[in-house]
Amino acid sequence: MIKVECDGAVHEFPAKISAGKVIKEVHGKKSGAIAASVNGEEKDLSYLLSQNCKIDIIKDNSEEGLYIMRHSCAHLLAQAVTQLFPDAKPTIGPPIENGFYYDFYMEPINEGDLNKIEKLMRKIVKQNLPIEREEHDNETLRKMFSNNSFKMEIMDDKIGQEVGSSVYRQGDFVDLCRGPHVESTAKLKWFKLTNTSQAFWRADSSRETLVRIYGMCYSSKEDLQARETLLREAAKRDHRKLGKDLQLFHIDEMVGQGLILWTPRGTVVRNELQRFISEHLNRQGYKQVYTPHIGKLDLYRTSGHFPYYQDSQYPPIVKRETLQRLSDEGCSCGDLSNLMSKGEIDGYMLKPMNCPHHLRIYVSQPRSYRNLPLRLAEFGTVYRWEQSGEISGMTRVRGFTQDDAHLFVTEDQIEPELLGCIELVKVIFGTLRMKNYRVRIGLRGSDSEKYVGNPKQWDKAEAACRNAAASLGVEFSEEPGEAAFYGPKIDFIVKDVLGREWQLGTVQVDYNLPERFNLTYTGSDGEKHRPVMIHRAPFGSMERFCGVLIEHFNGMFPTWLSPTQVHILTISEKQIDYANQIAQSLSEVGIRIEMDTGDDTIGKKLRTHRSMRPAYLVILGDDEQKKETISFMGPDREQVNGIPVNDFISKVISEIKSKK
RNA sequence: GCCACCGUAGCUUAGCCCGGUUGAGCGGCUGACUUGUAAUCAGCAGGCCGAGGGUUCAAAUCCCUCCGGUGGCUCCA
Repeated sequence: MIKVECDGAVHEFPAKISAGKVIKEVHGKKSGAIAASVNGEEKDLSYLLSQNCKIDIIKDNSEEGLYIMRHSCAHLLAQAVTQLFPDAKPTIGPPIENGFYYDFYMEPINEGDLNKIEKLMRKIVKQNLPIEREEHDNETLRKMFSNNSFKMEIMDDKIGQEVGSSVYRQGDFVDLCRGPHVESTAKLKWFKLTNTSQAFWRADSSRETLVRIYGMCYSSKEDLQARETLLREAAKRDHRKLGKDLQLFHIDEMVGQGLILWTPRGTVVRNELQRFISEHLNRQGYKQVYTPHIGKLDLYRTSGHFPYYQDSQYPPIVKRETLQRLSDEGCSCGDLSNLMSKGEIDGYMLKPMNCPHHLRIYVSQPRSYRNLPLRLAEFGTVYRWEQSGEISGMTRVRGFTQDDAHLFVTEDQIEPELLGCIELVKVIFGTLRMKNYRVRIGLRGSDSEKYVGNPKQWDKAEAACRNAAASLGVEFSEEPGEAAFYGPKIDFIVKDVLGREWQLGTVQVDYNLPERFNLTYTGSDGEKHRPVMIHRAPFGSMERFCGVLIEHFNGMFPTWLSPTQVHILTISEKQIDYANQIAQSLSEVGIRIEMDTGDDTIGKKLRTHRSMRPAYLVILGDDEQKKETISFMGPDREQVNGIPVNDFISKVISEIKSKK
């Protein structure tokens, strides 16, 4: 007999009883157990207990339980795939948030195949195949998987780490796996294959390309349906769809991939955001500057951006004379391309960053410690050659405007200036009601050669980042290896409704560029000193930020940001004069309006104008005209009748001022 | 850049498998109606079916290349 503690009570059982049986005895058949935690270790329900222990149930709807179920679902997928495509070699198939994936070495498949696979998976579920664990020594395992080089590679890596390894068998499918798994294929019901894609073995693009199949999996029909509903809702608030419907921006194939055309309504939103941040810049002592969109290659050679990052830059603009001279010298296209990639050619480049221009503003005058910190700010547009497959809507683009600034500071000023930067980000996120974000401090990794600057400076700067974040009371994570090569950074990462993360604001310390551009200031000691530079962009880019913002507000912007704040609708043509009069009163005080005095019914007008999601809809009929009032629907779309125009105006104005 | 899928009017889409001069709804314009809360009625205009090439007597439809988009992978100073 052994003593088993389960659910706070100690029970006695004969030895070699399975974990599942114990749970069944203690909790009954409907325990919802999918696996067991034995002395804190996750085990199959079939795991045999040989000595005294403590058991906890792992329920099918718990986080651990879902992961186990999803992992089993990945095996189910692999079983179906290998049955349909005998040449397919399973590689790895982990559980992930909401589901699982499995990577196979096989010929590419299409959507039709996906349906076939899913059908077969459901058939296997009906067969109720037991999923059984087997333990083997390394030699046996190697024999079992000798025809799968990927599994062999996994085993090679694990040699010495694990004594003996396990496989899981269901029907005639066997997979190398540490488990645990659900008891039988019948436990897997609420899943759905979602998409396929290509992946690389070990995420290395020089290795084998694999076919990845994604699926989602839940413990109940309701959860699966809820996820499907969420995905549908998210599709509705997708900024690419809303951007089109609400006429905020346009991407035109004739202009180019990843290049945003801000249409009038979108431009209003962007201008309001820029005005908002400009106010704070002035308050914090920034100086605004303008710099051109291009610069000589020499500028970027000095900064180090060229030729090092040329793969992600638009190619240089080469001067006509240079081309002519090279041609006269007998230079071929191949030679030219070679010269370009080595950077041995003169020309201009679209700027990939604003900092080089700002650095040249710094050196345009002698600087003393009395001038520092010098804070140069610019809504600067930069161009980067993102990979074509990466470009998407407003969030991944090839031309974007950073709300950029560079702070030139002394070593001692790093921390207070970082604080100011984070403060700004906090104000912005607070004003825009973005609560779902995290702060990441990127620190040096272990490969010290990658980083410039001396270790003492780094220590100091890293401490400054930590202190700045901490003193603002924001929660943050420290992630070694996430620093830029030139200094530590603080990133602000926003999570959207689908759980996708977007890096928006960023604050970075830089020791590299002041060195490269030989920046100096005269200290109180009369000696030359090297300033430190801080890059910061609280929005990140206007494009990405607006894209995220559109989805965040579901297109229903707060009044101050609303492209058109008040839409005025008349009941009939009798109110046209009155409507004009109201429109003028609103426009005079700077409220953005749109009027509809057309001959549609009021029902139709409301339908049309609601779809544009203005903050306010004003309705004018005979009643309102007679009493010199208006009726309106606010953001909540509750109607309020008979309000004097001036009362309405003060309400809207105060809302705009307070940015509510 | 890579893999899979997609591209028909401003928008949403039928037709594509199985080749035989694109059909609709919304929107636009014109007219009638003058309206009190999520689509008033009628008429008209709008498409070399993403571009180029090929197969064919004949291509939106089949094949190839390119461009653009979507989902992932890889990348993101």
